[in-house]
Amino acid sequence: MQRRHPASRTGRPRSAAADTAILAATRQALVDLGWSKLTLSDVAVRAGVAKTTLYRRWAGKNELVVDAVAELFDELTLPDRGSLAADIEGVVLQFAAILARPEARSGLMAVVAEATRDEALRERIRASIVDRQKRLVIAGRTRAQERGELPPETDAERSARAVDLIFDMVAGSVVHRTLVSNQPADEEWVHGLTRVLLSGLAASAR
Amino acid sequence: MQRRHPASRTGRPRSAAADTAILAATRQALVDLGWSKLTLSDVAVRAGVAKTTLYRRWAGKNELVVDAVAELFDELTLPDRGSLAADIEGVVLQFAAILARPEARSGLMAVVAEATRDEALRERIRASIVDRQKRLVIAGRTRAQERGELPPETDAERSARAVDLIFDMVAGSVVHRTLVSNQPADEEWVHGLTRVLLSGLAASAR
DNA sequence: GTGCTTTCGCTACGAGTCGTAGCGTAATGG
DNA sequence: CCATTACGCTACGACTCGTAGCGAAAGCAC
Repeated sequence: MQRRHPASRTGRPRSAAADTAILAATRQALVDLGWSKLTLSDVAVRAGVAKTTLYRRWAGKNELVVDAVAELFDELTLPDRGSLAADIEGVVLQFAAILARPEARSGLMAVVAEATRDEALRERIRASIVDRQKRLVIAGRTRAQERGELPPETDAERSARAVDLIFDMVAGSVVHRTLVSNQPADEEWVHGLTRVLLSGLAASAR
Repeated sequence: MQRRHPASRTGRPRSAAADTAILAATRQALVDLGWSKLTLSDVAVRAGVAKTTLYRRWAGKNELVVDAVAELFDELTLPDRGSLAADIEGVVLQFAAILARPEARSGLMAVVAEATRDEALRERIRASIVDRQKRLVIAGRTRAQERGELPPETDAERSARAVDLIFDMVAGSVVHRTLVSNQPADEEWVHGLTRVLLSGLAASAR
């Protein structure tokens, strides 16, 4: 994740257990304290490691929280529910469930906010979270094309733009609903979202 | 905004010029320092007031930044471009222009992040920013109904849900595009968004 | 004008956090 | 057994926080 010596063969190896303990402790600290009151000293105590160990592995609070939050989104999968609409609803509901957890809510937004002034952090977020989950959109489109629900893609660039738009619309709507409007992304709401999105995409494709 | 004595007629009045200077200094500090490195001492120096004056008027960093950012969104207007699609594109482009400014980017997201652990702050954001701009969606719908582009609303509750959904989709998509995906919400992208949104809403209304 | 009230600028303070340096110890590989 | 790297621990100066206390300034009522 942030290996400084990719091929350091000698010396005492870094404890892998410490990594997982630190990331878990970071998430728990986000729940208990929130972003602004989270201190690396506190995380170190929770994880049962020395504070200096944290600074040896991560450059600072931003990088640590990105890694801690990124793990949360790895549990997303694309269920096969038989139709494109049902598949999308399934993914969106999973996404909403993750965003309902406090460690994701405060952590994700805070890191995005910091990233506005930190190009390296932006890149880290894009690589660790955004691009990693865009796979779901691509897989969903491919499956829908196999089913005949969507026409096969002709123009690669045009297709990439569509994937980006869908991703921003889905993720953005859910995030805004849960974090800004502060209302639950429940089944009814998700159903309305997917209906508008799908009929809009179908109509717009013509 | 945060009047403690709504009818205090006696004594020295608070300087209104200080308010505007402080909020402007806060936005500039967001540009120069970002959220996490912004200190109230620094804002006080920039605004040319004493640090204690800041603490007399705002409870803390969160509340101050909410007020400073909320002012940014007051410049949004609903242009009359002749059609619903064109009107929406106009508003979205304005919204994107605001989000392109660094003081809005880092400030807004950071405050949202903090709000996940602070009910009072959530309420303040909802009142100062979200509800205040939802007027644009309502006005746009009313105008479209007068034009005959949308059917007149029959069910009030159903209509409110539609407004909420539209607002989350528009604001969320633009925010996600600019802040998370980190790509410009330019005319081409906004055009694609409104096309999907409008045809989706039209199809979904039936 | 004379008071009364509230805000203002300034200074100082204890408490808490930051990130780093130094040192002895632990765990690997050659 | 030896070189090398990671680890836990302690201590440190620098910085920020939010508050308290003070005299001066700016209004209103009379």
